[in-house]
Amino acid sequence: MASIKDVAKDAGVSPQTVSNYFNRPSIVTASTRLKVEESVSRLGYTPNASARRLRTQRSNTIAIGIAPSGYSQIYDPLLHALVSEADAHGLRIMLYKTDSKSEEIQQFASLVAGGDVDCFILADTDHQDPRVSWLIKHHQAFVLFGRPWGHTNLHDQEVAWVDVDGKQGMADMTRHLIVTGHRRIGFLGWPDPSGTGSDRRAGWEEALVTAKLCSQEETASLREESEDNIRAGQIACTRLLRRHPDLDAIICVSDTLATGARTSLPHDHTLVITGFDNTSSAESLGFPSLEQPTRNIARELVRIAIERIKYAEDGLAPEDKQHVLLAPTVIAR
Amino acid sequence: MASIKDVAKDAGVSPQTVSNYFNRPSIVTASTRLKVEESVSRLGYTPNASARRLRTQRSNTIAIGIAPSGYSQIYDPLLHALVSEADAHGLRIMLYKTDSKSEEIQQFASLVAGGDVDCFILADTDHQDPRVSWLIKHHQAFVLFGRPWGHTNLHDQEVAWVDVDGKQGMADMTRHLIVTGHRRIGFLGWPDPSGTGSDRRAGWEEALVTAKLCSQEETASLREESEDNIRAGQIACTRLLRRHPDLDAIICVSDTLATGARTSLPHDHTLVITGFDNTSSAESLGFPSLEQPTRNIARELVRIAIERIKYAEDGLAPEDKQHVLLAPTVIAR
DNA sequence: CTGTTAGCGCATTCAA
DNA sequence: TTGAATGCGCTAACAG
Repeated sequence: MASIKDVAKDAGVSPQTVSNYFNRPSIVTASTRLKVEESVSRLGYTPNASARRLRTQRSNTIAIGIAPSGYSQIYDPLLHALVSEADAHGLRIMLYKTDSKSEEIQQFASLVAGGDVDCFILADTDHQDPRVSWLIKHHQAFVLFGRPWGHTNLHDQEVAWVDVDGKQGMADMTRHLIVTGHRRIGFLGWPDPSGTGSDRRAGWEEALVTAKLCSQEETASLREESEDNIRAGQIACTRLLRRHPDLDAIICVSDTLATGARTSLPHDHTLVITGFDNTSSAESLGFPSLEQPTRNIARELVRIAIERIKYAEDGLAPEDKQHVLLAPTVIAR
Repeated sequence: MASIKDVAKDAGVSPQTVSNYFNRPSIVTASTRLKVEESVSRLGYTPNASARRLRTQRSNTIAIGIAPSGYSQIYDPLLHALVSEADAHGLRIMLYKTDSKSEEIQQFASLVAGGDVDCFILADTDHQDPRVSWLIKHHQAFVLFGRPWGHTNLHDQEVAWVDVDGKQGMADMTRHLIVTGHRRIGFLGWPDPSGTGSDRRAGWEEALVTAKLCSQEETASLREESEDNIRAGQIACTRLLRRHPDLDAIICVSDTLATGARTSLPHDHTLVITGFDNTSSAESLGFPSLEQPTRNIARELVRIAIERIKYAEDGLAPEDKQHVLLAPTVIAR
C-alpha cells in the first residue's frame, strides 16, 4: 500500500509537499502539483484515513444509532439519503447499536473517546433526554431528527434539530379531503403523551375548525386513540364508526393505523382512510398518505451536522438555521 | 481526553502494561490488573480507536454498500441485526454509497487504501461480477449476501456467501398448503433470468410434483410471470385465474406480488395467496408468508467476515463453512 | 511479568 | 515555496 513517502519519492519532492497537495493545494506550484498528481495516480495513492484522523483529531464520521429490533425512527429511505448526502461532503456514516438510552450514552462515551465520531444524529428524543444532556455537557456535536418534545425552549441554540411538520401535513391532508367533497372527517390518533401524535392531531383539528366543519369542542368526540398496531387500529376504527356512523373519511396518524382501519371495513366501503408515511401498505391498499421529504431531511441533517462540528471545535456559532421544519407531501389516491 | 499515558501514570505502571491490560489481559498480574482497572474507570479512559487502527493496520470495520435510492437487497431488519451482531464482536458497521458497480469499485479502492475497512458485505452479485473479481484480485476480505448466481463454482473457497434457501422455503410453504387441504396451487413469479426467482419457483414445482398434484409439464401452465410491483401482480393474477379458475391457492415469489394478487380479488374470496418476506403488507392483508432468518443471517455474515479478515491477513484458510444456506420460516395465517 | 524503545502515516510547527 | 523535525496514541518487539 503506497504511503505519502512513496509518492514523494516517486515525484521527487518531500512528503510535506504531497501533504500540501492534498490539504492546501493553493500553496503548491503548478509544476510541482502536476508531478505529484501523476505520481499519485500512478501509485494509486489514497491518504490513510486512520493516520489523518489520529493527526487531525477529526474522524469525518457521523454516527447514527439504530435500535436492534423493531422500530426505529430512522427509517430505511432516510438512511439511504443520509449516506448519499454525507458522501457528497466527504463524510462517512457509521452505525452503532442502541438498546436503551443509558446504553446509548455508554456508546457515546466510547465512540467519542475512541475518536471515531464527529457528530451524532439521534432520533426519538424527549423532554430532558439524558442523551441530550450528556452531549451538551461534553461539548459533543449532535443533531436531532425530530423535535425534542417538551423541551423548555424548542429553539435553544444548543439543540439543533430537523423535523417533519406533521401538523402542516395533516392540515394539508384534511383540506385535500374537504375540497374533494368530504365533510365528516374523523381522526385516529396515538394515546397521549405523544408529541408527534398531538402535533399531527392539531393539524386535523385546526383545518376542520377553520373550515367550520365542526367546533373545537366537537373534535374530541370525532376522534379515537389507539396503540400503533394494525389490530388496535381495527378496533379503534370500529369504535369510532359506531359512535359516528355518518363519517365519510378518517384521517389516521400513521399508515399502520390506516391499514387497520382500512382492513376493518368491507372492501366496497366508500369511507376514505388516510395515513402517514406513504409506506408500501398505503400503496398496496390504495389509501392516500403523506410522504416524508426524505431527501431534504438528509440534506438539512448533514448541513447542520457540519456546522455543529465546526461549532464544537472552534466555538464559532452557527449562522444558518439550526431548527428546520419540513412539510410532508400529500399523496392523493 | 485521557490517554494511555495518563492511565499509566495514575496507576503507577508503564503505558505498555495498560495496553496489555486491554489486549492481552491474561499476561497481567491480578494485582496490577486491579490497579489499572481502577484508574481506567476513574479517568473514564477509552482507547483511541484511530491510533489503534494506525498501529495495528486493522480497522475493525465492516462496510456495507447501500444504493442511494430505492431498493437494496440489504433490508432494514438485517441492517439492525448486523449492527447488533458486529457490536458483539467489537466490530463497527460503516455505510458507503453505491450508485453503480463501477462506482462501487472506486469506493472499494478508496476505503481499502484509507485503511477504513477490513471486510465488505455485498449484495446482489451475479455471474462474473466485476466487484467480486476486483476484491479477489486485491486480496480484500468480503462476504456476499446472496449466492452469486451463475458463478461457475458456487462453492469456490474464494467466494464466501450467506443466502436464504428460497427453494426450501417455497417447498415448505407449498407443503403447508397441501396439508391444509389445498390441491390446485398456482405460482406467480418473476421473469427470467432471475437466480432467486428460479430458485423459489423450483421449490414450488418440486413440492407439487412430489405430492403428485401435477406433472412436471403441467407446472408451466400453472404459473405466471410478473415484474415485482403491485399493479403487475394484480394483472398477472387475473390472467392466471382466467386460465385456471379452479385454483385454490397461489404462491407468490414476493409479498409485493402477493399484495397485488390479494387486492385483485374480492375481499371475501377464499383463494389463499402467499408471499415471501413477511413484510407489514403480509401482516396487514393477512396472507401467509415466509420470514427470513434475519438474526441468523447476520450471525453467519459476521462470523464469516471475521474468518475472511484473518484469511486475507495471515493467509490461514478458514475452516468453518464459507457457504451458508438458511431456511426461511413459514408464517401461517 | 514489567518497562523501554521504536514506528504505524500523516500534518503542523519551524527553518531554509 | 519547500524540506526537516516532531508527535498524535497506541502496540509489537525486545530487554530486564
